[in-house]
Amino acid sequence: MRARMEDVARLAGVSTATVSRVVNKPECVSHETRQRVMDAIGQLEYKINLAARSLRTNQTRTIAILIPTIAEPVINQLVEAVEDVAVTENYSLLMCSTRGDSAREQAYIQQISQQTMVDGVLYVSPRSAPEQVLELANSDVPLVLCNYHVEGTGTPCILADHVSSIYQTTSHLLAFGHRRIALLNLAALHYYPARMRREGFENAFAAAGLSPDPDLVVELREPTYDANDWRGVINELLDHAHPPTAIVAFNDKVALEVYAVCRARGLCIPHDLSVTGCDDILSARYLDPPLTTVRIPAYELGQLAMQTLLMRINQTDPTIHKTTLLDVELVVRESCAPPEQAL
Amino acid sequence: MRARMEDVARLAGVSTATVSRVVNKPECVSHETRQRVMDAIGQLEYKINLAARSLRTNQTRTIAILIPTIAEPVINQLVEAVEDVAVTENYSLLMCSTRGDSAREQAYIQQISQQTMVDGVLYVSPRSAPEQVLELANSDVPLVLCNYHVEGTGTPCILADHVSSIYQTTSHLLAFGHRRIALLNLAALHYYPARMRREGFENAFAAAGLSPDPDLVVELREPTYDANDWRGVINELLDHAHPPTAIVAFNDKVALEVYAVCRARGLCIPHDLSVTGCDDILSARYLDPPLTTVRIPAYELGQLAMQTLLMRINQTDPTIHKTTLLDVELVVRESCAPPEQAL
DNA sequence: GTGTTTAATGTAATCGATTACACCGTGTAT
DNA sequence: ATACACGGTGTAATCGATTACATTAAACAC
Repeated sequence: MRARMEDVARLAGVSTATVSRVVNKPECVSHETRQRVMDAIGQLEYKINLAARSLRTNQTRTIAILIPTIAEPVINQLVEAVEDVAVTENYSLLMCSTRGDSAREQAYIQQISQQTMVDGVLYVSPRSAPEQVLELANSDVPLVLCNYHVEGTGTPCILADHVSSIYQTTSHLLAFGHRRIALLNLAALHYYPARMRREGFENAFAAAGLSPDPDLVVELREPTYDANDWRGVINELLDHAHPPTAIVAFNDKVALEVYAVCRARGLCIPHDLSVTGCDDILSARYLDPPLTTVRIPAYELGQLAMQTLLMRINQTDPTIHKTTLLDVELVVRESCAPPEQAL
Repeated sequence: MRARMEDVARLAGVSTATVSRVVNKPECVSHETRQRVMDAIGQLEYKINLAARSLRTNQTRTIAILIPTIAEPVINQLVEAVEDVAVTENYSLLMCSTRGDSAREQAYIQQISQQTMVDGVLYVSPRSAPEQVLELANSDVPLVLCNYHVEGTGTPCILADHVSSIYQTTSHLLAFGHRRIALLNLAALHYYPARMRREGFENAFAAAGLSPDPDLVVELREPTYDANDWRGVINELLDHAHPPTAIVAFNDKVALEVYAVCRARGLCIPHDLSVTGCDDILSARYLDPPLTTVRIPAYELGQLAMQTLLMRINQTDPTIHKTTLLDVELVVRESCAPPEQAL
């Protein structure tokens, strides 16, 4: 029923080759012929069949972005950047978000690596086990990793400097004179940035010639994304016989919960407790007091990742195997102050 | 280089038809043959070519979701719902976000309607002119609209009750005794929910036998999404000779700015000024005081929209032309109080 | 034994574009 | 006048699956 290229060709009195050329490289067709073909296309409401084209050209002009969720501000900025680049390069974006469901993550990986579906994959913040990430890396689909690092395979990794982020917030608190600083590192332990953040925390202490109290480093064997659980953990921390004077939250969402708990307990930030976050989400600046946190260059991360992926796909530059680390920036607001001696 | 179905067939000693059946309806193939074929598939690392399949079957098993941005909590919940349904139904999701760029919105519409690319489209919160929406509605791609309403075309529309949302917040304030209530309706005027929200505002007054002061209804001819502009508008409103005692913000983001302005001016919410929002974004409950707002059933909206679209695609039910309106729910927190007589 | 049903498999046409190669006519160089 | 280049166009093979229809063998009824 739908018009095919052949129908257009017949109506315009040319061959399908010419119609194809009008669509793909109009400059190779004489002006008048082009006009006739365009008219025919309009008249027949011709739609090009991308499946047929893909079959012939062996490229889909589609890339998949595999992410844990789109509900995180950092991630959706990153996705926006990726899409911006994709649009200018005439690529489409297939959304694959796993929502913390590792079976689904696995299913997406299978699908991508066992079907000719996309020209490349951007794998952001893998939550699944390293073997699964490797499965994708070893398939023949061009891959770029974001927020994750693997050695050995030639897979490019684009990372924000997660060590530095927590290093900076921790140093900021140390500079205020805090010594009993807690780290709330509530993500999965095998999650790459979680390890990096812990490293940043310890490095900051080491740089000051100190070391953190292990009692105050909270890491969950079984990670949870339920705010109620988080609140439980925070309350426990503050019930400690010798409670912290400052809390380094591993991201702003957790910091939000710290604020909520403090309000409930009648604690005043930063007077009774200093708090830092990470990510600089929208609400960070609207909190009372505004939250000191770290800006992640999410947009730049996405841009760079997508550009790198395109280079891999087009094999423009075979030297792009290296890891890229992007700087993060401490955003000082009003949630930190010197420790209260009284406490 | 890559193995084709024919290669698998040869290795397994069967015809391509059988291989295809193993892939698509394994139950129609005898146990032993199936095993042989599966082994061959594994051995050759055979990947099915989706383009070839699509060409033959005339379906892509992909749907496009056209949205203004993914950075809005309501929208990303909706997208998540859509993806959840898509995954269970074996569809892929093509992300088309326009980021307020109407040229890009137009380009996406063109692309979708002039190429055989997707089996259907979910068009969420169109920002573009009605004619452009109609262009898509009149193309032969199955379409479902979200957060928008058109008459006449057989296009299903799935909507949250935007009239009711602002009706409820306004009534809530009226019940507290407020009379000088401002409406901050800062979206584009041709944007459907904007019209509905204004209607809700006026209906609430009418139901109380009152009418709003037109001076206090702020609508922008040229909409802006810049928080600084918003702050200017809010300040202007509070500088009014006879300022409002309450502000109905058209969404929580604007309410956030109202909070910021109040803090800057030393006004205390809700003592000096009552505020309501809309959307119930994450930070609403973390504000001080927690914001009274309206919960939009974003997840349900997305689910229903996707289900409806699938029914259209499969033509399961030709009676799904009707508009569906989903209820919204007032979430009372602590940002409203009776008006101060002193002000 | 004959006819009929059923399960399992094979044959081959088909989906709709792309593109290497061939071809033609005109203009330009020698 | 001959050769050559070049822009514009056509011919036809090809990409890799799906599936209607045909075929075969086995099972079963009578």
